[in-house]
Amino acid sequence: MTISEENYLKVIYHLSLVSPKGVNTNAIAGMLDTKASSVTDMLKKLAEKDVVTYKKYQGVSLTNNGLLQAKKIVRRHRLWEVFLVEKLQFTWDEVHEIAEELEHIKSEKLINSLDAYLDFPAFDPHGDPIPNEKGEIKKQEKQLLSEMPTGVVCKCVGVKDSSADFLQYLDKQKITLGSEIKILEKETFDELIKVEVDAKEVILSNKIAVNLYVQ
Amino acid sequence: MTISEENYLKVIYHLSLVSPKGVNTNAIAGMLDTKASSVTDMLKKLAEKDVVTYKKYQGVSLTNNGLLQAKKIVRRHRLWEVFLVEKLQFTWDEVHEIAEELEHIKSEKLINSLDAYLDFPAFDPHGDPIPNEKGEIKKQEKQLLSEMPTGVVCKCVGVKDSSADFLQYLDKQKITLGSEIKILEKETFDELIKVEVDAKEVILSNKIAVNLYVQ
DNA sequence: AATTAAATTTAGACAAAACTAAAAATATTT
DNA sequence: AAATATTTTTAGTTTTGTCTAAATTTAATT
Ligand SMILES: [Mn+2]
Ligand SMILES: [Mn+2]
Ligand SMILES: [Mn+2]
Ligand SMILES: [Mn+2]
Repeated sequence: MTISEENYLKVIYHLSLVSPKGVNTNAIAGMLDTKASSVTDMLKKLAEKDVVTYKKYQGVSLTNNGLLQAKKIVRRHRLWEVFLVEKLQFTWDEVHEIAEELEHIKSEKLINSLDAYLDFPAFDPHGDPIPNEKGEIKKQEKQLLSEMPTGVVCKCVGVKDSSADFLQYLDKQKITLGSEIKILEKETFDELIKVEVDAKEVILSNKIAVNLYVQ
Repeated sequence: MTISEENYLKVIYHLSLVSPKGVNTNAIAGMLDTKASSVTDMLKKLAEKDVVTYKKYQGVSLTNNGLLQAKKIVRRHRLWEVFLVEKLQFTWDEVHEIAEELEHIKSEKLINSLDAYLDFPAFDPHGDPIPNEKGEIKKQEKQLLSEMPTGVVCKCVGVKDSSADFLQYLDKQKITLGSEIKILEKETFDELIKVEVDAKEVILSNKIAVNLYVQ
């Protein structure tokens, strides 16, 4: 598997979580910042290698083998993110780019040793679950902050958007994984939400609320 | 810089330590397991990028910039080797291959954080010096065991050959970095050397002696 | 149902990095 | 110094992954 092939697999995996009946060529192109024609070429190659099933004009989906491969890449990505934050003191907005490179280092022993060294973390710095060696993912029930009713107290457990911009904005609002959030008031007109984060009042826009996972 | 270009630079660097007046096309091809014609192509490209000076048929040498680049790659390689041994409990014969991949991860912050995390090691698991951020190398005086006279007591500080085969053979003989070696007898006929390693007598072949650095 | 729009695929081209085979330059022998 | 051997370079292909432009298929509108 080349780095390019791995990047395609990973993107197809992420997209298939949202649209399980088949992933569009254009969606893949968008995520990889490439052209649809390039995607078509690659899909044929991946189908040839039996990691995706591909029917012209019908989109792709991962085979069992492709799914396992993809999860292994995700596992590597997220373990490296944990390493960078826990051991090298990186912040959660700095790790993604570097993990994009590190995820392609292929050594089972390396990644399993790293896993043990980090004490078998279940989640990465953005609250995303880390697949185990067999690709199994322990999934937690979590909801978007925007879906929670007024009055409840919940805990921030993840982000949907993990762009540096969004993460830095959360830093500014003093919201981190584990923060207690009490929903004080939801404005129906402009969808602003007044919340209490760790005993301080904050106004959050809908854009924040639809990208923050709580429990 | 692509991974391929980095691999060329690193090899040219290593070869230029042995032949400072210019590195041969064939020597590079041998180290990279490629063909001389491929090397010629790449040398032109590297010259274009001003990291090597190249005159047809005259071999190459690194420019100041190329030298710095090469040292940075070597720095990354050796720091990752230290990480694998010190933190992930890899043995010294297992780290080279993985470091060959890790050395291409390009993030100044990553490598400097790693350096600090490892407590700024001066040497890698094979006794090779680790360049600092500026490419400066603190070089130690060391000699090959084969060059030492009878009677002296010296300390193993490095290996010239760092192939897994050689390293595992040293393991078998209980020779590691730091081992005390007393030269008891040198046989001129077959060049075998009788030594005492940490109070145990061992016979070493010349092939071992010319690949072991002592101090 | 016909038309228009959007998504997808094909065809043909290109750059990077490798290869083989042949030509040219340099080194080594005789 | 001439002949031979070795090293290096050139010329022409190949593979991978990308691109643009054009053709085709599917989806959405009128
Ligand atoms: Mn990430
Ligand atoms: Mn993450
Ligand atoms: Mn090494
Ligand atoms: Mn080493």
